[in-house]
Amino acid sequence: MIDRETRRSEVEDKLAAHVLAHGLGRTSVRDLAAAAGTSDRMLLYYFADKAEVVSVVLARIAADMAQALDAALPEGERLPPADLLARVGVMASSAAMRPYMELWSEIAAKAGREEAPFAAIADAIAAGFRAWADSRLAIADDARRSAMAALMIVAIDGAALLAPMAGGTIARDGLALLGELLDGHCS
Amino acid sequence: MIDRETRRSEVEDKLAAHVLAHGLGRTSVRDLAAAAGTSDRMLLYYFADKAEVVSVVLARIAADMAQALDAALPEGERLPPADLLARVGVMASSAAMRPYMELWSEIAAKAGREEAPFAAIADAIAAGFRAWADSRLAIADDARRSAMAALMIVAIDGAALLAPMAGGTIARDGLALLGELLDGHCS
DNA sequence: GAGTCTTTGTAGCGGTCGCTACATTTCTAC
DNA sequence: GTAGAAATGTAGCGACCGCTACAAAGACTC
Repeated sequence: MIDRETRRSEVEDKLAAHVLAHGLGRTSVRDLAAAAGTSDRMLLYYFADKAEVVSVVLARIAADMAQALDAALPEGERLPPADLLARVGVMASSAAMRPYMELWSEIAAKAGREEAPFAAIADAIAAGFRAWADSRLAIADDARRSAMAALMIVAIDGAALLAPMAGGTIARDGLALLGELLDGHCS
Repeated sequence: MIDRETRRSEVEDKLAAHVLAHGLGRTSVRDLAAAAGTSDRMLLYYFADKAEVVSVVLARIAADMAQALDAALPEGERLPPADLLARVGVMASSAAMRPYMELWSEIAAKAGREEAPFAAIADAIAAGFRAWADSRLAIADDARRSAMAALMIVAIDGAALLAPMAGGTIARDGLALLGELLDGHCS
């Protein structure tokens, strides 16, 4: 017999894939259950209520995203700002990461309206992003590195938000110019 | 007797205020009708259906936002990049404009999921933003000015998206550093 | 004032929502 | 084998959703 935790974990995988593919707009309990290959009755047997389902799934997705970041640039390796921006910019616009960035935009937008549990989740993810960028930047001065990490996140998130508009030209042009600025001797 | 167009315009004002205050999450026909001081029955008498209500209200809000931008920096006046970023950054984080930026984040996030009619609306707003920035930047070279406008929009939108997180420190720090970079001789 | 058109209230349709009561089946422990 | 626990199906609750049929009330025309 299959362990309940194992079953629940498998369900989480399918739920994460569904949420990444379809966003937060199609997350009725019945939708999620169908995506997980089970019934709404069973989904609410595995989880206490819909809020727990969503929280758990988003936490798993956030962990996946953090893992992808680490894979793209392993811990210990540090890059100058322009190089890091280029690396992360390319990655964030890749087909593999686009669903993550779109979902992140949705979560962040909902956090602005203080819809539980999105505010807390968004806070954690944003802090993780900044800490990651801080740990990958080859800048000696702590304050400068922290500020640069913030700028990286602002630029990448802005570009992600604007990626669907105008064929992505605003996002691309903006990031490209920022890369130039960072590449100059003023960075 | 009150003209139907007049009545409908008054309703639109109240609807715009409600959407700005509560976002796109509380936009059931009954919610909107209550906010407008009428009944759902009447709301769907003034408008064909809910989609038309939302489109009209968002169009009005977008027009208001464009007007606010023009008021902040009248047409004909041009600023160097660092000054424009500072001006717009302060404005976007002001109490008066925060509802607009939060709503814009919501619309942009929904546009990423291609939810009609948000994709078209977001496209128009984003293009308007970029054109506005382009027309207010004191940069001679056309390509450079266009790219700088894109960077302005990317940065401001990224900061707006991140404003609710971590007390707004990421947004503030990121914009501050970008301002420094633009203020340098590399801009 | 009769007839007509516009405006508004009442009531409800068919649908989805999150969630649950209840019964049934399937497994486990002794 | 049997008692109990765990897992799962069936059915539906009450709330909300967008929307509409129907009729009453008001306003305008002649």
